[in-house]
Amino acid sequence: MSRSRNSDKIMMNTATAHIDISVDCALFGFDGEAVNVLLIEQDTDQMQLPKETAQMALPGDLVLPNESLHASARRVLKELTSLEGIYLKQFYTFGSPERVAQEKDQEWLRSLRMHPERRVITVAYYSLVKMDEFAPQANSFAARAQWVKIDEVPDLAFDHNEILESAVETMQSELMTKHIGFELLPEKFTLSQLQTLYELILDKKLDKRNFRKNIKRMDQVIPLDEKQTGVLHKPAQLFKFEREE
Amino acid sequence: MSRSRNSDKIMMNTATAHIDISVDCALFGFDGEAVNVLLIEQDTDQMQLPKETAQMALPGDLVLPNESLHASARRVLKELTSLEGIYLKQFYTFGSPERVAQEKDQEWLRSLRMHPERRVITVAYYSLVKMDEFAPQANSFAARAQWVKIDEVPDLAFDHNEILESAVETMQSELMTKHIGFELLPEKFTLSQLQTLYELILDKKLDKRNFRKNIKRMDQVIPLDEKQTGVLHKPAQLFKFEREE
DNA sequence: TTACTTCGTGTCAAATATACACTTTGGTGC
DNA sequence: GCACCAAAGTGTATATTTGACACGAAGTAA
Repeated sequence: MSRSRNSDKIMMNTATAHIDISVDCALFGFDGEAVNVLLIEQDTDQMQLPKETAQMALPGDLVLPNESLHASARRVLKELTSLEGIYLKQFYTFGSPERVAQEKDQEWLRSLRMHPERRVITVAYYSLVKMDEFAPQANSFAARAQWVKIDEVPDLAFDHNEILESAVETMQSELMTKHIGFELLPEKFTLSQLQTLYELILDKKLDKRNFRKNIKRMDQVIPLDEKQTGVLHKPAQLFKFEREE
Repeated sequence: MSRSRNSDKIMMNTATAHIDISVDCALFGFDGEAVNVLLIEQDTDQMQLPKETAQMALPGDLVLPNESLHASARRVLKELTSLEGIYLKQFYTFGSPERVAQEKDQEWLRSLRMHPERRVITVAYYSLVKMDEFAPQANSFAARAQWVKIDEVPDLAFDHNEILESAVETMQSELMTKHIGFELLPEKFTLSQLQTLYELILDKKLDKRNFRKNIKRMDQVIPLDEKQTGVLHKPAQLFKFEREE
C-alpha cells in the first residue's frame, strides 16, 4: 500500500479485520537427565470435539484488554503452573497472517474463541523453572499439562514448533552471559548436575576441569557445607546460586 | 484472572476492547561524524491541529490485516524512505496498556485514527542504512523526515524514546557478533571510518592497531586497489564489505 | 622545502582458553 | 573389613586472545 500526500486523511486505517494478540510461554525444566518443556494438551472432551483432534501446544492465551504483555505472560504461566516470580523473558513476536489458519487449528479455535478466524499475533516468552518445586496442574482449556523432553516434542498446534525452536536458540545464546542455567536446577545442586545441564542445552560436551574452573570463579555460586546423599559413589559437594541484589 | 475448570466454556474471551498492532522502525544512519536516527515530524497542518502540538516520532504505523510483521516494517520503511532490501531486525515488542494514552498523543491520534483510544501494541524493528544512498522523503502523515543525531534526540511521541534507547542497546550488543556496522557505511570505506563508527555506537575509544588487527582477520572485509581522495593528508586505503553467500 | 595531518604498522606481557589423567571418597556386597 | 565400583575432585603445560603502547610514511598546501 502506498499513500499519496493528498489522500492521507481519507486513507486512515478503516480495516474491519481485527487482529488478536496472545502470549505463548516456552517453560523449561530439568530433571537431571534431560531438558523438558511444559506442554499442554487441548481439552477436546470439554469442547465436545473428537479426541483424536487434540493437539499439544505451548501454554498461551489471549492478552486481556488492560494487561501488559509481561503481566499476561505471568498470568498464563500462573494459571497453568501456579508458579510466580520466575525468570521470564520476551524473545520474539510471531505474526504470520496464516499462523492460526490451518484447518487442524481452526477446529479447535472454533470451540474456544469468539472469533476463531481472526489472525493472532503472539508475543513469545520463555522461562525456566526448577522442576522439583512444583508439579504442573492442567487447568482451563488444557486437559493435561506435562513435561516433554525437548528432543521428543511432537507436532504441536499452530506454529508452536517454530516458537519452541526459537526459544531453545535464545536459551542457548543467553545461557552463558545471563547465568540462566541455575534457574533450572534445584536450590542445592552439584557441579556435575550443572555441567550436565549446560551440555544438554548447548548440545556439546564440556571439559570437567575447565568447566569447574569457570564456575568457581563466579562468586554467585556458593559452596555449601553439605554433600549429596543417596548416591552409590563418592558424594559430591552441594552448591547454591545467589543472585546479586 | 483465574479460571476454574468448570467455568471454562463460558469464560471464553468476550472482551470487546480491541487492541491494535503497529510496527515502529528505528532507522540508523552514519554521516562520518555521528550516528543518526531517522525521525518524522507529525503533520499537524494536515490534521488541522495547532503547530505546537507536533511531535517527532519514529516512523511507524498500524499493521495491515493481511500483512506479516516483517512486511509491515518493510512497508513503513519504504513509505518513508523509498529504500528496499535493507537489513531489518525485530528486536522487541512494547505493549504497555498506557503507551499511547497520554493526552499529548491522544490529540494526534484523534485526528489520525478511527479508534484513537485503543491500546496499541507495537513490534519494534531497527535497521541500518547508508546515509549517502538516499535522502529521506516525508510522506503520509509525516510533515518532515529528518536525520537527528542520536545524542540530540528530543522528547518523542508515545514511548518512542524508550523504544529508541532499546534499539541502541540492541545495536550495541549485535554490532560485534553480527557485523551490522558495515550497513551504515558507504560501499567503499576506510578503516578509520569504520573505527569511528564503532566508537560512536559503543560509546568508547578503541585502540587503532588492535581494531585493525581484528577487522583484518575477517575475510568479509576486502581491501580495494583504491585510495581515498580529496583529503589533505595521507589518503587511506579503501575497503569493501562482502556478505558471505 | 617545510609544516601539517592522518595513515599504517609490530611487539611484548597478561589474561584466558584448551587439552589432558589419576587419586580420592563413600557405598555396596561379599 | 575388604575388594570393588562409580563418580568426584584436582593441576599443569600450551596455545590463543587481549591490551597497551610510539613512530616513520604519504600526501597536501603554502
